Amino acid sequence: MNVGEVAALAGVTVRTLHHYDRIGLLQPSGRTAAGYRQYAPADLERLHRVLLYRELGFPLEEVATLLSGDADPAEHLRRQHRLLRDRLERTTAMVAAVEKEMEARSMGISLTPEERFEVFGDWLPEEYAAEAEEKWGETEAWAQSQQRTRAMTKDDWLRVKAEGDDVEARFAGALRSGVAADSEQAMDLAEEHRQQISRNFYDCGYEMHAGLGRMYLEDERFTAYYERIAPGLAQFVSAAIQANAARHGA
Amino acid sequence: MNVGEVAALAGVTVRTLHHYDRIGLLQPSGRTAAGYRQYAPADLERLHRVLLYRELGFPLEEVATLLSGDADPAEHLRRQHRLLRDRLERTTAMVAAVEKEMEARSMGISLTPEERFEVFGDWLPEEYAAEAEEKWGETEAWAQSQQRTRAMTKDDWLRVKAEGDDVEARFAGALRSGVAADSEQAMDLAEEHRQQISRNFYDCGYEMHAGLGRMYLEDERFTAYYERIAPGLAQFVSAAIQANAARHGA
DNA sequence: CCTGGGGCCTGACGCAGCGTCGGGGTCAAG
DNA sequence: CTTGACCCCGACGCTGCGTCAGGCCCCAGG
Repeated sequence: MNVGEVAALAGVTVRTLHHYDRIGLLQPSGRTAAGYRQYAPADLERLHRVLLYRELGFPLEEVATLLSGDADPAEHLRRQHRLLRDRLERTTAMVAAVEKEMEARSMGISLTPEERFEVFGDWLPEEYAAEAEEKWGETEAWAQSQQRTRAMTKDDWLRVKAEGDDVEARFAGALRSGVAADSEQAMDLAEEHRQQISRNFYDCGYEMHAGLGRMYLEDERFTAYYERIAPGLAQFVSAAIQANAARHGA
Repeated sequence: MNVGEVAALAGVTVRTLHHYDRIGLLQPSGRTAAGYRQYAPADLERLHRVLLYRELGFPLEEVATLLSGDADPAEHLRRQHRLLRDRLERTTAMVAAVEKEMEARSMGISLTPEERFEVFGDWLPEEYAAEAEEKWGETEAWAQSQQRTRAMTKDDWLRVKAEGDDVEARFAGALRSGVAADSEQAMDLAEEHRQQISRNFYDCGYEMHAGLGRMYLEDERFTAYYERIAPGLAQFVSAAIQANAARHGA
């Protein structure tokens, strides 16, 4: 098949296919003598995946890496299925939010800004969610986390968030008061942190917790998160987690 | 509230707010003496709408016109609700498509490219759908059309599409054979076209049909659609529709 | 009082993902 | 052999921000 046909079939423009060719995302497996692009069935299959991932909001570069992985087709289908269901959920939540506001209006109540932005705020932007999905999607922990948070009501969620804030605040307090990161007090906080995660999200053993702690320093977004609470907090929390893991023999 | 707070609340960056200010999409209702942006509650409300429409895929410029309309808040909520439900449907369809493919795989069957791209192909790009929504969303005809197409199975849809293709092909044939646009034959085709619409989408009277015919010439996308089938077809169909409407006294 | 670090300001440039010409070959039907 | 549809490639344009850079503002702590 040549570009025009493929474009019509897939519902994209010829220019788009040219673009995908140029950036190497989808190169036709052949060319005619005259230089016409020739797309084979396998190319169509790839295009199909590209379009699905694109629709889900992945930047093209990531789509490329997603496809470059040696993953088999079934693997892609499973992933796409997960991502689509996440999106479904998210959209459902937005519908619910709008309905809530409609109801509030009809009853003459008006929501606070916080309530209104709820659905935007406490939601990881789709890209980040996708990245997390990509990184952890296959793990047991992720599945557990998805399942549990799905079941949470808003109140649950607020409670969980409050719990988290509390421990973070106490970590910050410890840091400020000059306690060492490998002190008993700090380690106890780390332990509490670990148990919180286990209770609210997924079974988090010492080793896993230690890995998480490392990530707090390696992923600058986590670092930034803690640094905003108090300077040096990322280091402190991470160190406390390592110490706690060590004392429990991990 | 100042930018940083608003940004944190709404889950966007400060830069985004600057941008919206610059392009006039969302200008803070005040500034401090030092030039700091000050956002009032009403600004937050507007931002909320902006973000929802943006999420739904509208370009910012259209978001601006959507918001510039004197429409009351309830009106926005209804519209957002409709758009979100459309998206929900679309996502559901995609989930179904992926599930279908998973099943096919597990049974060792493989789908044709057409089947695979179905969900992309016969779907008006979200932007266009949104535009149509914008233009016709309040009309009875649109509501009917939405309702009926929603209820259609895939086979229904293919049948409807085949019907349409058939009439179009016969229009093209008539044009090719030199029949006049106001001839009986052409008018009969137009009548068939009208009845098809009435049967499959919405009650389409002569006047409405005439309006539709005019749009075939005014909206270049419709023009392009017919011109692709046969050069001059847009004119021909439009004229035949006018003639048919006239003979029925519209 | 003054000083430092965070937040705010305004340009200005960069980048993804195409849309949209423009100039020029190619292919099949008549 | 022509004509109209289709293909090629290159280049510029546009949206919606991200990301510095240079400089002012604000207030808490010394």
